Parts: sequence; structure tokens; C-alpha cells
Amino acid sequence: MSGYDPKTIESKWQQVWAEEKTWEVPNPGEPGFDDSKPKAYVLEMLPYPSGEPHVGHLKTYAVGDAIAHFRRRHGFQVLHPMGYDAFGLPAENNAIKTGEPPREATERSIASFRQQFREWGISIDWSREIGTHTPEYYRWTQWIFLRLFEKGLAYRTEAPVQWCPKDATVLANEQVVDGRCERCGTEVVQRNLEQWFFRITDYADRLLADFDRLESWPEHVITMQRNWIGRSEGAEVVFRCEELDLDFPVFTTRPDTLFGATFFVLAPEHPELERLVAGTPAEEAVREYVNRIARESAEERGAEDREKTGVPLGRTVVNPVNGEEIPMFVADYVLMEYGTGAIMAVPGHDSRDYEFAKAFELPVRRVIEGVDPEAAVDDEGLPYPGDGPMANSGRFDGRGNREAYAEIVAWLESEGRGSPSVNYRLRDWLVSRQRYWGAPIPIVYCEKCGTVPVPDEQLPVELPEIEDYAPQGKSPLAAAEDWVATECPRCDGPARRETDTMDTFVDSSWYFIRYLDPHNDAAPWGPAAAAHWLPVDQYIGGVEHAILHLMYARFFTKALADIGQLDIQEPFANLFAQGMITRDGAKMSKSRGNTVSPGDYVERYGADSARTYICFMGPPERGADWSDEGVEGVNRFLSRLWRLCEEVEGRTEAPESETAADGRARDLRAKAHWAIDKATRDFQRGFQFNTAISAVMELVNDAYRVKDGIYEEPGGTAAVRFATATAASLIFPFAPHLGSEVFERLTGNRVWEDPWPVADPSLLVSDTVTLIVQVNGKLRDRIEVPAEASKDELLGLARASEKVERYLDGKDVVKEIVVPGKLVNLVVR
RNA sequence: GCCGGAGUGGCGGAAUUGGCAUACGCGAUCGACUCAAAAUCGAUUGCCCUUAUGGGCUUGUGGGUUCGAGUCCCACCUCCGGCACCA
Repeated sequence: MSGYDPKTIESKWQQVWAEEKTWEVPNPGEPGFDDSKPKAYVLEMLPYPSGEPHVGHLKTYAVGDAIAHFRRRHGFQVLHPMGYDAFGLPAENNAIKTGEPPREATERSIASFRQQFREWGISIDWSREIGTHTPEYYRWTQWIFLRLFEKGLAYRTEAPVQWCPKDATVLANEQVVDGRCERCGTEVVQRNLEQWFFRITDYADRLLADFDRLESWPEHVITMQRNWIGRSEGAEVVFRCEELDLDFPVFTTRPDTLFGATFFVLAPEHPELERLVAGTPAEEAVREYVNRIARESAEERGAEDREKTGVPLGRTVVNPVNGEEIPMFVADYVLMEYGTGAIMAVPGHDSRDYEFAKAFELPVRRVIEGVDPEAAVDDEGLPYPGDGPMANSGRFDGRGNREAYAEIVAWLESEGRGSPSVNYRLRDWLVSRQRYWGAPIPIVYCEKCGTVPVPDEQLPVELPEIEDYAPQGKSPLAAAEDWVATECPRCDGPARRETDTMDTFVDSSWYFIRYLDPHNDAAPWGPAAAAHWLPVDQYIGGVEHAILHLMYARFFTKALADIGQLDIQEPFANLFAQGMITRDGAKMSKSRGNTVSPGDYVERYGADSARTYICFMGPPERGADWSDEGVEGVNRFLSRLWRLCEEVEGRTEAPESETAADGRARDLRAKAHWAIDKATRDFQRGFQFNTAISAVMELVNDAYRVKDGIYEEPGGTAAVRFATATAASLIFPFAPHLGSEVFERLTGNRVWEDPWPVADPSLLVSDTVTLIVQVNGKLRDRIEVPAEASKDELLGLARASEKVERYLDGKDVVKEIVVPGKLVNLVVR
């Protein structure tokens, strides 16, 4: 007898799957396509190949693979592809440090990921593998860019961007954490640069409305996106500066408080500021203030408990509802990037305006009756953010503010001084990067023709090889003079290429469609393939992508549908957001030295143990802490299953005894059916893998407990054989190698070709049940009773119990509760 | 501050519809096997009182509903994640 040796088993089955191309699925119209099977597109977020895979990758793909196997064995034709999000900063930083071309480091990393995915036994259709850094792929990324450009959804404009002075490069918003560069910790500054944007704000309302089209997404992910988009309804109201003949529109969600506006504030970056104070006594102080704010970092400016500061402009604007002249200020609590960069200040009903009014001794006027003890600061109960009857508001006095709201807006509209308006927190997606390792933006600039898109037939615009990857304040591509200098596609005159590359989130916003038709060199995908496989039925990935990637991909899908390239509105029907794995309670990082390398554990315990452990740690949507002892425990369980297999494999028994089983043999069979039922329901109930696995553990434990002597009983051997094969079948989605090996040894069949087992309902119910007997709600006895016993019989049995009698002695039973098959509760006094 | 999630043994966690709290795993203790160790197998393992029998208590805190609450309702506390001077 040999022990459980994962290495031998795992390489054996990996070879079978590779040679037989077991997990490849054809497209409609291709040989082998099975019309009778429903499709299931199971997809995990593609990895970013930097160095070696870490344990978070193992979790993503272990979870996704379990789902893919489960669906296959329920008769679905499952598409389960893999690729690499290969452009991006780490490879480029490595290049700056070591001089190694990003392509080489990336390819090396991809090779390592590819090999480990095979060693983990993930059931991938390798015929569809893609890398976003290959010209065959980014050609179509560029093609999509051009389609968006044609539709006006890609545009170029000057805009303030986040700039890291140390790395001399712009950063994506997502790479700025608390006002600092995520990589080097330097405080970022704002710079104005010409940038390419995607008009995602045009889709803000559809991105919100179409949450209704999703089948199942975690509520918190939807909420995060909703907050990120940050829709707020209100009105635009125009305040006029008579002296200079200038109109200042503001956005407000509270037009009902317009009568309470006692001053007016502009953001320090407001473009009209200069004009307002030029040649006035305020000029000097305003300029000084604006410069001071400009020098401050985003972090300083956004700090909590920051004192309100500002400078009066010596100008006034007219409040359109009452003709009042109110003073203007510049203050940094007003942000240029939101609304119009100007606000009407209502200190009586807004805490920030209130703070400013107190600091500058400005009048505070109540226009809505009511007090909110939480918000109130002064004796009058102001500021008051709530609702109530209006006051000091002319003809609106006494009206409820909510009712008057629409009327005020309508009135302003008739006067030409306002209109209903909606504002979003969401900004357009800045996609240009002054970096080398990304897809070049397919645009040339011609002196005569201006901005000219590269024609489709000239795609891809290939990324040239360069020597120096260090950013110089512009893209390293700018140094590739031969590449930059080109001909204008329109007039054949001299022109220069765009040297910025695209944000890597662009690459990953459509990769799930390319898998459907990865070798198509005439189009990014064929319509038939897209129509068949989309949408992704089950998407799996880390919750850290809850906003950016998932929102960008939703935007792309809608834009591509509008362009006529897709028939769907939402790319991912169901989303599973898995939690993060920590070590010693902390996020794993190289600097902390608490990383877990999946390779080490696969080497020591086998892929099956590592995968099963990850799925057993806890509910997969939650985070969990890695423990070495935990892996050993799962490895022990798999070894037990293995030994059971070896023990029963050589034993045979006459087939008729299978049905003749009773006693321990029947109980073991019943346990196997219980495990089938439990594991199946746990799978369907939001992928509760931890409890599904524990059910299989219970089955194996039961088999161990009863097996001594059972082989001599009629039906005993068959029962153990059945229990073991069932355990293998149920554990297969998590431990595919061991599952395949044990199942084949005991049944001669390939487990992945076998349908998922179905529990026999007759074995799920037993003849007797344990009756819980309570007195006054406290457990006093448990008795085995016939499952079919009537209420009266149950009561009789319960009262007859010696333990129960003791508590009834000398007392009146005032109430009897009977739950058939479960419990009797006697209420006594 | 706003939004979301979570508080259960020494630890990770389970409890399906309001009905046996602590499944499964880890750790720990004891025993078997062994010259010994590892591996394996078996037993015990929420807390307190008790020689045992037995009894009492226990799901973050305080109340409530109910024959019965980890689960439902109200108030609060703590932790984690996201957003945040967003008008």
C-alpha cells in the first residue's frame, strides 16, 4: 500500500487534460459544437502578470474553477478561458531600474503564471489564451478607441491631472492614495496637461439604471459604484455680478434655501477670479491666497477639521430670488472640480457655510423652521439641515420646503435665472498615460489636418523598441524620433504620432469579449460568437476592483452596444466578489515579509490540498487569515479519502447486496446521500464552499468510523465503495486530481464526464427522529421517536420521559407546543 | 459625517423557515501502535459549581416580542471596508 502522493496523481491528470484538450470548447458552427447543451461563461478576472502568482490568485482561480466544474457536470457547455493583463507600471518600473525591456520581464512572468495554472489543475481552455500586450490584441484596443473617437466618446482636452514629482509622471486617480503616490509615497501635485478622455459621464444615468438588469451582484459593490457615480439632483441658479456684467451659475441641491443665501464663494481655481479683482484693493490679498492654496497638497487641503479660510473679493452678486446683494469670497472649501466651482452660501442650513460665516462674522439667516440637535451649534438651533416650514422667504413663508422646492425652480426658470440640474461626482475617464508600456493611442497630429485618427488598415500602431524607459515629463515614446515622425494619413504631409499610451484599464475593459474569438484577424470578435457566449454568466474577482474595472467594463459594453457591435447592455450577469487572504491578520506584502507563495504549498502538500484549503477557510466572499496548520488539516482529510480508496479498491462483493444493505451499510449510504444534498445546496446557496467541504469531511469520517467489520456485512463493501466514490465526486471541483483518481479507480469512469450526483430523497429521511423535549423552553430530554408519530403520540412520549417528569412534578401544564418531527415544549406554572 | 459588512469556544468558522448553540477544521490533553520518533488510529475538549450523579450560565451590550431568539424589533458599543469640505 502506498500513501497519498499528490505529485504523481496531479501530474498524471494534468497530462491527460493537456493532451486531450479536455477543457476546450468550440464556438457555434465549429466541429464538436453541441447545440443541445446550454452555455455557461465562467470567468475570473484576468491576472496582472508581475513576478509570480500569489495566494490571492490561487483563491480567485480555485473558486472560479470549482464553479466551472460544477456547471459542466450540470450539463452546461462551459467557456473558461485565461489571459494576461500584461501592460502596466510594474514591468516598466522594473525596466527603469534594471534596463530589462518590459516585454521580457512580462513574458517571463506570463510563463510562470501559465505553468502554475497548469500545476494547480485549473480547467482552462488554453486555445483561447490572450495577452493584452500583443499586437494581435492591442490592435483591437486601438480599433475600439477609434470607434469611440468617431462617436465623440473619446476626446482630447487640457485638464488638471495628478502628477508625482518624484516619478515625473502622471498618475491615475486610482494610484493616488490620500493625496500621495501609491508607489513612492510622494505627495502629488496638480498639473494641467492635454489629455485623452472617454466620455463615461454620458453614461452615468445608464450605469445607475442598469443595476436593475443584473442578476446577482453583491449589494455592497453596487453601492460602491452608486457612491462613486454620486448622482445628485438639484438646480442650477444664476447669480449676477452687476458691476462687471458677469453671470455666475451655481449648482445647489437646496433651491428651497435660496432666501437664506447671505454670501457667495468661488473656488481658488475659478477662471473669473482674476477679472473680478484686477486693479482693486483686494487683488493683492486674493492672489496671495490663491498661490498659497495652489502650493498645498491635496492631502492638506482635504484634511479633516481644517479651519475655514478665504478672502473677500470686494464684489457682490445679486440673489435672483430677492434681489439682495451679497458679498463674494474666494475660499478653498469650494472645489473647482464639482458643480460650477462656485456656491451660494446658506449658513443657516449648511454646516460648512455656517463655519465660514462664523469665522468671517457674516449674517446667518434662518429660512426653514426646525432644529436638529445633532447638527445645531448655536442657541437658535442653527445650522439646521432638515425640513420644515419656510420663513423669511417672501411669498413662500409658511409653506413646507419640500413642496415649495419645485415651484421655486419653476419660477427661476420662467425668469431665466435657473433650471433643474443633475450633478455627478463621476468624472470623465482620463485614459492617456505618459508611459511606455501600454497600447499606443492611434492618433497623429498633422500641421494642416490637425488631429487625425490612424486608419483601421494601418493598425496596429506598434509599440517601438526604445532604450530609455525613464519618464522625462512626457512619454518615453517621444524619444523614438523615427517612430514619432510619420505621414498624415489624410494629406500625406509630415505629421507626428501621439506619444501617450492608454491606461491599462482600457485593455481590460473588453478582454472578456476577445476570448470568444481570439484568433479573428478581421474583427475584434465575430457577432455569432459574441451573441452565443455573452454575457459572462459568472464573473469572479477581488472586491478591490469593485469600482474601476467593473465600471469601465460596463461603460465599454454599453458604448459598444451603441456603436452596433454588441447586443447586450451589461457584461457580467452575476458577480462574485471574493475576500482577501491575509497572513497574521495583515495584508500580505513583500515589505512585511508575510507573503504566502502558492508554489511552496503546492510543492509540499499538492495543489489539491492548497485549493481545497482556500475554499475551506471560510465563506469565500469574506477575507480569511492563512494558516499553515489549516492546510495540513485539509491535507490529512484528503489523505484519509485516499486511504479509504486504497482499502476498498480491491474488495468486491456480489452486486445484489447493494440493495440489500441495511444497518450500518444503509446508514453510510444515507450519509453519502445527505452529503450530496448538502454539498449541492451549499454550492447553489452563494458558493458556500466551506460547508460543502465539511459535509464531505463528515462523510469520510463516518466511513472511517463504521468500516471496521463492515466488509463482512451484506452490502457493506458496496456501501463503503459508494461512499468513497461519492466523496471523490463531490470533492472533485476543489481537488480535481484526487477526485479524478479515486473516482476512476472505484467506478472506471472519468468524474468530469459523470453528471453531478443527485441525492435519493428516500434516503434523506429516516424512520426515527430525535425529539427535543423542553420544559419552559429549556431542553430537558431527547428521545428517539418514530418519524411518523402524531402530535398526541409525541406528547405522550414526552410526558413519559423520566427526566421531564421531574420538572412537571407538582406543577400545572398550562400550554403544550408540538412541532411534529422536531420538538415538544411544555409550559408549566 | 455618509454608505456597506461583521461581532458566536483558545483559533478559523457552522447553525437552511424563530425550534438540539458551538457542525467541520485547527490547536490542546490522554491513550493505542513504536526500542523511540514521525505518521496513523481512538477518546476528551464552551464556561462555572459538583467526588460522581447532576445543576447553572453562555452567541458584543441593554431592552422588547414570543411557549421558544445567534436568528425578529428598538437603542447602543466595537471592529473592518468604501466614500468624504460633492454645495
